[in-house]
Amino acid sequence: MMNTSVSNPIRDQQGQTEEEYLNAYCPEKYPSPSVATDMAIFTILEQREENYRKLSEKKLGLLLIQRGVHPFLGCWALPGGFVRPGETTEETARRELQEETGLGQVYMEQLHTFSTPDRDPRTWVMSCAYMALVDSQTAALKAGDDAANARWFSISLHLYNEMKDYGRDSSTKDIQAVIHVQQFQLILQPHQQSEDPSDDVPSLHALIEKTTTKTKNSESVEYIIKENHGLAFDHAMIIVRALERLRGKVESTDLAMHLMPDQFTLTQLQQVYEVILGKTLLKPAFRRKVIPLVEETIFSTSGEGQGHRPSKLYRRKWEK
Amino acid sequence: MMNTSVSNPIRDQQGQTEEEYLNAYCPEKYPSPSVATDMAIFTILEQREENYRKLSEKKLGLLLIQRGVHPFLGCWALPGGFVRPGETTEETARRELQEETGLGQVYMEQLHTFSTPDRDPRTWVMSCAYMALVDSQTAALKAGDDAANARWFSISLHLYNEMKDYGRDSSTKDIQAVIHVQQFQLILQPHQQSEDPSDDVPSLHALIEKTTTKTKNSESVEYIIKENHGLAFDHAMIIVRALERLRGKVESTDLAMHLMPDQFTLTQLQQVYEVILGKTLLKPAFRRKVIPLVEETIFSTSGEGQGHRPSKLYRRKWEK
DNA sequence: TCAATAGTGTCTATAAGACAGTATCCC
DNA sequence: GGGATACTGTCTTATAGACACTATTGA
Repeated sequence: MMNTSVSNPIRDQQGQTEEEYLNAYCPEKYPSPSVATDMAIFTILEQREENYRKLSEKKLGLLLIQRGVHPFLGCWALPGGFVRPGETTEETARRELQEETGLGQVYMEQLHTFSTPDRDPRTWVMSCAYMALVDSQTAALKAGDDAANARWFSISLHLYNEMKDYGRDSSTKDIQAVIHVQQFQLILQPHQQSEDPSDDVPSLHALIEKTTTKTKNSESVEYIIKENHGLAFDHAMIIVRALERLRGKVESTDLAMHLMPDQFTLTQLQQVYEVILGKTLLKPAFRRKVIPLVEETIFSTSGEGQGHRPSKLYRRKWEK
Repeated sequence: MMNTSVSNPIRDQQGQTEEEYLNAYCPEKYPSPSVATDMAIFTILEQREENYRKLSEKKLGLLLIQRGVHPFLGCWALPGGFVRPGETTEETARRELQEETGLGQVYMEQLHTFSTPDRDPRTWVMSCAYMALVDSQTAALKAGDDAANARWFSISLHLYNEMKDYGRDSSTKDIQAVIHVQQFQLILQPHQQSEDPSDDVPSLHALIEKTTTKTKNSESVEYIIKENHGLAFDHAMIIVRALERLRGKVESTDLAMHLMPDQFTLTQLQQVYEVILGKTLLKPAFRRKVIPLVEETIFSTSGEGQGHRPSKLYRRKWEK
């Protein structure tokens, strides 16, 4: 990659050249952590609508896998696995994605590395977390594929409680710090993928507290899991951070395109934005904003069982 | 933290409870990487101006340390070190920051984890990189402190070459992918901290190629170091990513406040924005934008050797 | 016809860009 | 006075918000 410093002729205090040093180098066995990757894989789930006129309701979906081994046996976890020698964390993530879901070409980005020493009860394990976006068509195909215990969950995250505190200097009464505490309720509900209603997967939920502390010189954000029902490890925290990242990027980039099938209507695209951001958007403003990102096709939603005006189909535009 | 799954009574296929499993658990000695943190520590450097009327020119500064040992002996590197057992990567970063610069309370955020297996010629080392911002006053104090070979460098990053390519389907001529290649020239010049002009630290420079590939389903960004003069490891890449993050956040958050002393003029604040973004801003627009973030003090730049109208001093505002 | 979605037009309010003008200081 | 920065006013342009209106479909 960048070993442009090939055979540095300079000698160190022991009189060794770089080459001699490296040949003599014996990986000092300081204890080192295991490193894993965990993936937050999002997609858009559709909920069948009984009213033939209405559009199907959409939900933001997250893929979880039920653990069959200790620790957290029976709990649901993000797909993931250990990084192997010779691999980058990104390669690990892609390998796991492929193994768990059969998907290859999807949007992926590194999220954050979690390193609290006791986050895994077995031993010292860091997790380099990734986020991936899967388009709803592909996701539907691969949903119930192999992994008997891999399931899509619909995800919702609501502000549950909020507190703001100003730390003031005792004498001058000047504000020295701002402490902002937000509690978020995370709810994950199993997605109805079969017609079989005797599905016994329960909902998962967690309460995560996010504390933002700002002082004159520093600023820190801390996440704590206050309650956790059914999620393994610190995955509730990873999920919250993934969702925050997703929301932030959807507003400022064209990231949401990766969640769309090849062709889609502008209303579908708007639903995707709405379901991620958790709020409704105004139609004219939304269209103005996304029109530069898409191009019209010659197709429309052909009228089978629609009960309303057909909609033009668009696809992603490349030249901008 | 989150071990709310305390003594899970469920037994696995070996009939073990979680407690039994953990007691029997022997950290499988799969090979695992060493994990280090590297820090991009930014500050604002002032260049003395000979014209008594003019304001001092500002530069964006980055702290580098000259390596005294192999590998990359003599090259300049980001401050950093190995994560120790019981530490989070953030704690490692703070510890290193403290050791190298004596600074404690500064803004810090995790950047990215670099995991290319051969990025360290010694052995398998991942680096969890952090970015830190240090206000210019404090930085000035601590500049030449201990580490004989720690130096502030002024940093500049310019687009050197750019290429855009559309991958088209051979039959339909539809665009299938967009490949965007940008080459950036990174130049680091040692900051004049002593009056002694016989300083023999040379400039460092590197050429980094950033390739963004967008296809229908995926999107990836890859950085490659094409040329590298004087920087250790893959640190040129880390620096470029840190600067990109800094620029992105300066535009959308109040991050730049961490680079300011307690009291500052709006022109100084504007200079900081300009020096980070690498472009000039219009004064009225800038003031409109930052006025909500600051509050006036009763002070002004008192007139010693100014040659122009004094300026009001502001400080950071907390209530928004 | 009706209930639903599709799509457009337009008015307003706010924010961004651009530039000109006045104010104040110290040598 | 002159050369520099400090600060404000205002015109124009672009963008976001809000709402109303018309169009089209299948049952």
